[in-house]
Amino acid sequence: MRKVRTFSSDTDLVNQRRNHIVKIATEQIIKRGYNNINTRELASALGMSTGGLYHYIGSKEDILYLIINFTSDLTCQSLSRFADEEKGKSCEDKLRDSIRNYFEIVENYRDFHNFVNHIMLSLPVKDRKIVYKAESRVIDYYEELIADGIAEGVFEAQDARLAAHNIIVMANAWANRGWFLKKHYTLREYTDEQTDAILSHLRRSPKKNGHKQLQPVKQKA
Amino acid sequence: MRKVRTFSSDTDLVNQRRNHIVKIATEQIIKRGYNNINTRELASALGMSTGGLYHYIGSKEDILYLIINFTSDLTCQSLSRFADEEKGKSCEDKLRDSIRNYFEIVENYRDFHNFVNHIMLSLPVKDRKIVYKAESRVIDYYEELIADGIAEGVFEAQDARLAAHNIIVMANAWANRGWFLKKHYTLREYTDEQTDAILSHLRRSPKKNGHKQLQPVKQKA
DNA sequence: TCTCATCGACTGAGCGCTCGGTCTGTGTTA
DNA sequence: TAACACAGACCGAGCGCTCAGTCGATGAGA
Repeated sequence: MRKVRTFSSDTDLVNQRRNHIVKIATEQIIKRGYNNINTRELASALGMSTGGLYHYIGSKEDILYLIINFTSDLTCQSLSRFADEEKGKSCEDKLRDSIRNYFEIVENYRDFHNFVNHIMLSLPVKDRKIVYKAESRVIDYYEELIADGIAEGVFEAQDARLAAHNIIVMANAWANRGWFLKKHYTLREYTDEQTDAILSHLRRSPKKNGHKQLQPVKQKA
Repeated sequence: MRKVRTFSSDTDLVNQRRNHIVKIATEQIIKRGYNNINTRELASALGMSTGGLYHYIGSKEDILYLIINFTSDLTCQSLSRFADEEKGKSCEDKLRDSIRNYFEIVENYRDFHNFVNHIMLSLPVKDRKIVYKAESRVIDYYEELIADGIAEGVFEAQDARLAAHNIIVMANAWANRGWFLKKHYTLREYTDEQTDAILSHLRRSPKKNGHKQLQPVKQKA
């Protein structure tokens, strides 16, 4: 991960300042775009001068990396939290609860999720892997959970990876497509509807019966 | 829609040049980012000088609008094509075929879809509405199709809007998340799997039965 | 000859970042 | 105790560079 320069040797102060930079810069960048806000404006939004800002970072671009690091940490915390809360629950309840948790995290940290999705093209390709890696861990978590459900006979046999990926996509849609979704749904409504969609597919996948038998399946219902 | 300046009165030539600009600029901007490529590099990629480029556009930003316009036109053509092909088909077949068609369009014009999704934050808010509007039309199309299926009793009663929106989200995921999806799936596989997921939910939505009755439903299956 | 398409050197505005300077707090010495 | 030196946090004007866009020159075609 990229090393960000600071002139301060006070680690606590550096962390404190940088957390503040991450928070405010994310808001501003999401609102206006990374390239539509200059360092003077950023510094002003932070309540500092540019010199003060450069006491803690080495370049404007460093801010992007601070934010990405913060978001990756969030992802790790999410996974730890899911693992802590899943003990003693059925596969389906685990899945339902962790979907709700993840959607809430996406809502609470919407700016960071939006940020990462949109800033990706500004990064060198090798640095995009940091982001990919963090997100792949979430996909892996859900894939394993779904695969366990399939092994236990709770879910129908199907492509667990794609089902897991769809959960991430739906969560990101909430963060990215507020222009449409928030006109029509609350987070709770959206979460419930999407959880239902995911579970209805997991419980009874028509793929098992092949496409040509779709009509017979319907008659048996 | 934004008026783009040209010094030429030869409409055919302007269109020809601009289509070329749209095509090449989209590739370059997607590959490198709008703000990471300057007008000289763009002109060079186009096989022109900057002066030649500015004969057909008024500003670098105009290129964004040309591309957005092109993408909106694509969307209109997609909808016309769906409408032409749906005559005499059942709701389910219409839905299945139009999903496949839309996914193929997203694949064929992946650069434009990526472009619009990522460039949104560079636009003034009022101009984002152009993009929102084009995409809302696709959502409306699917919502109406699903609502017809519900009215005919082919699909279970549910939120047609969200189901329609999910189709768009899944198609965009193919365009935007190739880093993950293309490692595991061909377009055909992805289309079939997602169509199954969508249809399994439409045919049998557990929401109608409420969450508390999930187990009894399963036993009846 | 005139018109139009194209070129590329040039312009000036704006950018990220630096660096000389100020201010404040702390420690040392007389 | 007071004065001074020092370190570190912070400031903001200015620098060098890059950028988008211009404009006079040139060549081609009618």
